[in-house]
Amino acid sequence: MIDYSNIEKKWQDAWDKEKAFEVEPNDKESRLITAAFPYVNMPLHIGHLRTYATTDTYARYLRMRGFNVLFPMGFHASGIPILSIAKRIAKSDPELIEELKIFNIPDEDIKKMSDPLFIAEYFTNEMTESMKAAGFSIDWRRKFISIDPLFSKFVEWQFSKLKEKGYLEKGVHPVGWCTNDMSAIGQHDTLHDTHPEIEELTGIKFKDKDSEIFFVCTTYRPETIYGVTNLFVNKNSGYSIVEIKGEKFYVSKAAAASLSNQFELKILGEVTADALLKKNAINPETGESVPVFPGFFVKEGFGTGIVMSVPAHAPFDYVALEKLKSEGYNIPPESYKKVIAIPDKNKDGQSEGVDIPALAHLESIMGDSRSDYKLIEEATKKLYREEAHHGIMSIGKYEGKPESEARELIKKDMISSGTAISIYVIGNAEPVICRCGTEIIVKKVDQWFINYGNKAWKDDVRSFMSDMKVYPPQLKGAFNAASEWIGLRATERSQGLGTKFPYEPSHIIESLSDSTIYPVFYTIFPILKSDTIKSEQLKPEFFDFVVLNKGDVESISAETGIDVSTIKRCQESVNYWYVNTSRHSAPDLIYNHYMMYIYNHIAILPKKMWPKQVVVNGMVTYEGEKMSKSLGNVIPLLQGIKKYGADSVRFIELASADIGTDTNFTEEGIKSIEAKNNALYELVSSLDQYEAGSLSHIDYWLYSKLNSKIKKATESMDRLSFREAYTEIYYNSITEIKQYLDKGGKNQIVLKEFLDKLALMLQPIMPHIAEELWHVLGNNTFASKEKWPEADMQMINQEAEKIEEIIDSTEQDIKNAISLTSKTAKSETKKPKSINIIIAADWKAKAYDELASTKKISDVIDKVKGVDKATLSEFLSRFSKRLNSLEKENPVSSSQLKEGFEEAKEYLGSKFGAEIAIELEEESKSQRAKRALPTKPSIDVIW
RNA sequence: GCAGGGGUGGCAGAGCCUGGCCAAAUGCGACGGGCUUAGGACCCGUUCUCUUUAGUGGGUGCGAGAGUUCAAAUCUCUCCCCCUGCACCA
Repeated sequence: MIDYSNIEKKWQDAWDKEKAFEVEPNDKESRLITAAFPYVNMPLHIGHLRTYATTDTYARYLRMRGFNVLFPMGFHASGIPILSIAKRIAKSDPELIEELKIFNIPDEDIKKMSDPLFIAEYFTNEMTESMKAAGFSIDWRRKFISIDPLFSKFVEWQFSKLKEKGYLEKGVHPVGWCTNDMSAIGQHDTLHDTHPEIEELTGIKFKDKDSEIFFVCTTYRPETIYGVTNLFVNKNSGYSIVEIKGEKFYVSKAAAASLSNQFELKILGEVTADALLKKNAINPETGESVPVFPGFFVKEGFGTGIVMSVPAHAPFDYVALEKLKSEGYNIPPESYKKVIAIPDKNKDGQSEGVDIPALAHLESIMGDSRSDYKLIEEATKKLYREEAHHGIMSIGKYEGKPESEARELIKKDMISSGTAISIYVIGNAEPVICRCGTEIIVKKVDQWFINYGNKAWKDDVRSFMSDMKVYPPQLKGAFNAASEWIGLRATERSQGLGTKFPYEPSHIIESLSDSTIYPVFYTIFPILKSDTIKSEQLKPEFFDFVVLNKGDVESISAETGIDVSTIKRCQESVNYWYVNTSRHSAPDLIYNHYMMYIYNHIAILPKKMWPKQVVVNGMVTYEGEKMSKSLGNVIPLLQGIKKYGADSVRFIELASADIGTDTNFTEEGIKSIEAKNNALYELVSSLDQYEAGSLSHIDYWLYSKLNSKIKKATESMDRLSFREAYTEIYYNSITEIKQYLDKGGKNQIVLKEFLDKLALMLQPIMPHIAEELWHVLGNNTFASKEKWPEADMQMINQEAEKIEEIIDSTEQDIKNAISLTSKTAKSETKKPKSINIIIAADWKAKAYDELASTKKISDVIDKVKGVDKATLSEFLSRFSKRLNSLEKENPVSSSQLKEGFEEAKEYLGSKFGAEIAIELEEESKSQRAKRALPTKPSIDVIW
């Protein structure tokens, strides 16, 4: 049995002592392998391990392939969440404390977490310890935290470059806002971490027929303007008259308050709903005059508290009008104008024949009843979806266009002509509440953006994208799509940890924006630290020289007070490391971090430093379920490693699924790996019971397997297909060793070579056990620093493998034959006396291959010599039915095959408890002899 | 809605790019057997369906439908369904 925790500790200490993974530039080719650094507000769990272990395994592999590999790690503390946790701890938030306790954080540490810097430090240490326990080959001298003052200087430099290029812009943008805290809020600031969804609506201006005041109707579907029959207001609400940019509007009182956060708005006076209900309004698109009615469903706080009524296409409007009709309102049915048609597509959906789609949907969902609000909502959703998908405008200037297109066009037209305005609302079904208890509204705020939509920048990225390798390759599409899609990105925050925003020093830089080209910093950080450089010395000229090779080192040295030699060492380090990079993360970063990573590299760094490769690994589920705090199935990484062993956890997460798909972490999987490792360990420890000797057929077979395995595995590793590689290296090897031993293999030299190479190839993924096996095998170097085995193509022996394959399938056939014959055989022992294996004559192989290529029996009959034509044609006719599907077999000669079977005789004999005889077809007296095929010997079971 | 990914056997999950060796790897489950006092672990076999009964057979089949092809899980088109992301949140 392997004592996992003991050997893990042993090898981690040994690597540490030898500084095995601390690297400096040398004459080898460099590889800089980085993973997106973790955010230090919660401990790592076993799900996080996937990304970092993928990175480590890849780094360990490349190291073995002879590259000088740097795997650094830093920690991310910038931004709001840590601050938010500190605030909540200060208030003793029970929900949060509960969460922290899942991770076994001691009470006295939780108490100290009202200090955000303590949180950052605490989890930085916790994560470092976890990563060490996982056996990562990280150069820890390079560890830094994103709020380090030295790093801030680097970020400031980065922003000065963006500014120079004109990529920083100022503008207004809608954000979720708390009027009590007077600050922008995000998900972590809200009750139950609800994400406030901001939606853009169109507010269409309908002029009051008798005054210069406009009704502003908020709508998701401005294109239905052609079907408006009336407006709806809430008769129980109060309304205000407000002034925006010199125009006067009616909006509900509640709306007036929240809209003041989106517009410069003056409240001029009040007006009752009753007064509005007496009015008529002019449709700005059609010029029609329409009445104002009370609508039971109108929410005063949503949008403007006024909506337009399109009964043909809006179930709520239809129901409201029906209701009013029954109360005596005069509503002429011909006014229900259909403006969107669904072309008849010969399917059971609605056809052009339906006059009032809203009614049709109401009826199909709720029959004649109209009382259930939820069902009307459902009808609405269904109708909207259907029309958005298939609807065609049947009226207006965009007649004939799909509804979805017409919507955008009409909206744009109306806004530019001044007949509509954009209004933002919180789109969540339930109100979103700030942790302080106030309902969140939308505010338009003035702020700085990075404009990733900049045409020239995007063009550069676009033409670069195909140069960058993406693993798994099916994500290439997502990367391309994301790079097209990304546009304006707000880049400063009013609160949080991190670097001050240089152009608005009361704000800080948004936390993803400060971590884009940061892997560069790993290459210089230990030099800055060991030479005790102060942050104020890190002026922009320093980075210009070190990263961009610009400027004069003497004057920079004079300017900054940093030694020339230090500056030069930094520059050399950047130039050496930052050319071959591989970046790793989980898929949630594609649309944000990865895009910012790529764009910022291209904007700031010279072409040779642009990303070479990105790798995205899938997530981890636990026993088939998504890991989540609410399910209580989150296993902290340290605890998981202690319980299951670092190597087993690494292996199961990396090797049991393809890189891009989710892996399922199961205890059973862990157990099966442990069992296999134990078996391997026992075999390795008992190697001295075997002896060296001359090579037999089975030895050649094992050599052949080993070398073709190395070849296949190397190709898979190069593609980061760890599952494929380790199925070959691990699972298949174990089976092959078993087969080898079962079939009488016992050559110590062959076994040792196989196991040596197996141990080395296991090193990237299970480094501790690999080291252990490697040493027990008698080696005294670090497996971690050894060379990856190379395939000896000479040893790949197709014939040896083919013979073994034939023996295996013959074993199957014998089983079948025995079970079939046992029914008729008169045998008390249930075991046959003997089994004759009859190997096909060589001419059959020739004839078969000939047939497989020509597919014509008559041609083959003339070509094959050494057998009479009758026998030949009888043989060939067996394939007549499936001529087209015949494939060449590359069979081995009958004498070789016979030799192979002779060697396996003992094995087969013991398997079936019968005498085994091997005969050549020519020599056999058996009636069944002629049935033998080149790759399928005939079997004669004798009872 | 937009964008990206996907739909394969009882389940999970490969295969699809590069069509044929695919009734479809592997794992789990189920069934039968071995080992065992028993349970677990482990080992062997079966696990779409029909047929044959001394092994190399036939049918159906990879979301639905159509197409290309001598040949389609794999290529093309249409449709249906599922998952993920959509901005101030790391």
